[in-house]
Amino acid sequence: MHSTPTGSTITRFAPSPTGHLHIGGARTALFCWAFAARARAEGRDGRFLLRIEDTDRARSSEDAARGILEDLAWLGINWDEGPGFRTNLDREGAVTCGGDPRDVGPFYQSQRREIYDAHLQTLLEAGLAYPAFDTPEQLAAMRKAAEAEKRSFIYRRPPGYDHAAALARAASEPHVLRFKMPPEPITVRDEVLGEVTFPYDQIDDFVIRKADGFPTYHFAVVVDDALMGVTHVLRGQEHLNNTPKHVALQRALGFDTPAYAHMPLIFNTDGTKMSKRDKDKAAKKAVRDAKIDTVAALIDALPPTSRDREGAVLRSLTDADLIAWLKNKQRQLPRDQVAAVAAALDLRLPEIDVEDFRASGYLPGVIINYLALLGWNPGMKNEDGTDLERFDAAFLAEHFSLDRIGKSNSKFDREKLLAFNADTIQHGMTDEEFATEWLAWAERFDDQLAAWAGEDEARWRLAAAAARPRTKTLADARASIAFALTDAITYDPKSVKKHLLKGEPNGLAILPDLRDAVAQIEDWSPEPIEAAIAAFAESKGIGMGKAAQPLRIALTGTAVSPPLGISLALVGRDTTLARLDRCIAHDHTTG
RNA sequence: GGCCCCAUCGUCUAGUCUGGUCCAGGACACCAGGUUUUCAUCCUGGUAACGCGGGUUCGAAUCCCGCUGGGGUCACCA
Repeated sequence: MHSTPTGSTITRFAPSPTGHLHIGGARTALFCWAFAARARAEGRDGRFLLRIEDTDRARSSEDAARGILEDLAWLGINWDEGPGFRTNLDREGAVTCGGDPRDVGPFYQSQRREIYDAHLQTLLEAGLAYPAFDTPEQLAAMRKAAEAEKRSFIYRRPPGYDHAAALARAASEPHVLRFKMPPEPITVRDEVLGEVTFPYDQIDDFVIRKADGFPTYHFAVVVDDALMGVTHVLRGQEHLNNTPKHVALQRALGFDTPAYAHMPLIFNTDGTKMSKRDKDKAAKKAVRDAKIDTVAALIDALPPTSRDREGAVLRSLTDADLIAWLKNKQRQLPRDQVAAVAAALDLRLPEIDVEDFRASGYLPGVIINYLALLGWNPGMKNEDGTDLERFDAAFLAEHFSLDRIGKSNSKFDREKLLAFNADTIQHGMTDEEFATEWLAWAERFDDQLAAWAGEDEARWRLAAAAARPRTKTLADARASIAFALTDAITYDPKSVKKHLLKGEPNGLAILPDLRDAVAQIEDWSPEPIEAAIAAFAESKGIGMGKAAQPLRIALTGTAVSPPLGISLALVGRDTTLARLDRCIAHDHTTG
């Protein structure tokens, strides 16, 4: 309201810092960002601002707020105004978010109490708000009575209410402030849903200031949006029923009503809400299905690579804890323990928060893309006639519009997200880009891998080139090059039987000559290695597979690996020859 | 339960405002072939939807009504 250019488009995302950023919240933030960005792309003033709604003192935390800022920044959803934040991604192009060019802050509601109090005072003096002294118990009783009569509970100022007396009493007694709802229906104009009218008898005299002196959400949001010059409120449909309250408040305070756009909600594929508890539920079900009921059994089930870290987490759990958790549906385990349980059972937990998707190895650009498609659609075609659905943030900034937001709720399909992620990794980036992304991921989520990457840069590039074509997420990339991470190769019996012991001549018989051929290779890099193996097969008059598979088993222990040229290059000459020697000498008949 | 919102393949959706070009198109998933030294990729083909019932109209996925179904919301949480 200070130096806001007229004709501005100002949107905001206003999370409550009570936990990580939920994927649904990320979609809301994305749409708000995109709408402002579109205005800017058209040469108008567009701003996306971030405000932290921390009026619930018990549940809010500064840690959570920071985490949300970081998640948003990671996704590339940068805010123009709001808490300051610098993305210190080691890569080029560090971005600074936030700031307060129009002087409309602070952006933490807990720091805006005088502002709310001033507006509260206006309302009080105008008789549009009034103190109420009902205790929680009394309110509960009133609700119960209403329920018994099968009508919904609507709080109204009692008849004969003495405003002056109440004000006097409020000076010394704990109380809340309620808004005197005007006796008329309220029609909300929504950009997505159209006009929606709410009858007066459905909206009660809601609380606008809590007994602790903090404003409620309804009051703070209305005051802040108005004072911060917000022109468009984009939020989830769960807020539609709140909107008439906000409109009434705006009228009482003399504020303009912003444009509203309520967007459809996102659910799990089974129709349930996407909730943090889903992870706990999934872990619990897996433990039950595996019929495990001791911590020791869980630790035993841990793969060697996670023995240390996850093992330690699990040891902090007692059998009694475990059984209590298993028996009680309501009971939840701490986040890290759930993760450790999942590791033990090789279970992929459902991702809920942005941080989960990040840990699972999804690319921010892909998440943005997929999220945008949930409830919005560009309605455009590709040149080949298929629907356009792969795009980036820049595209959104250019084409996003409220009129293409859908009305119906959608289900979050991780399969499609995964397909998008795999497609981007495999076809939408170079080996170099992948090497960089993968390393950044490892540094945050896989210490061992990051350390290995740091040992040899050239080797890391080879690893990236080997893994990329068969990678769906940054987290699963490791599996395709696992044979290079360790010398502890175990031979897969089925593969050995099929490719080493069967056939005329059998693979094992071919290996010694192949070993010699490999030893002759001068330039130890993918193409020459590949060529040498092909030449060897030809000289022996055997098919490529006849030579390739035995070699693959000698190198990796299995019949599956990246193309041999790159696999051998990755492992290195010495190790390759050592593994060949070991395979040749190994007694495969006993395993 | 009151109020409010919504309704196209299993899922995300195009098409609905401006009825006919839609015996409904795309994507993911799935199924069947093919390419490939393994895996992955890639290519080709296929299965699959307008919730139901009434209207209006020459004609309805598209407009209207009802039903059914799904969702949201009814806090001193946001």
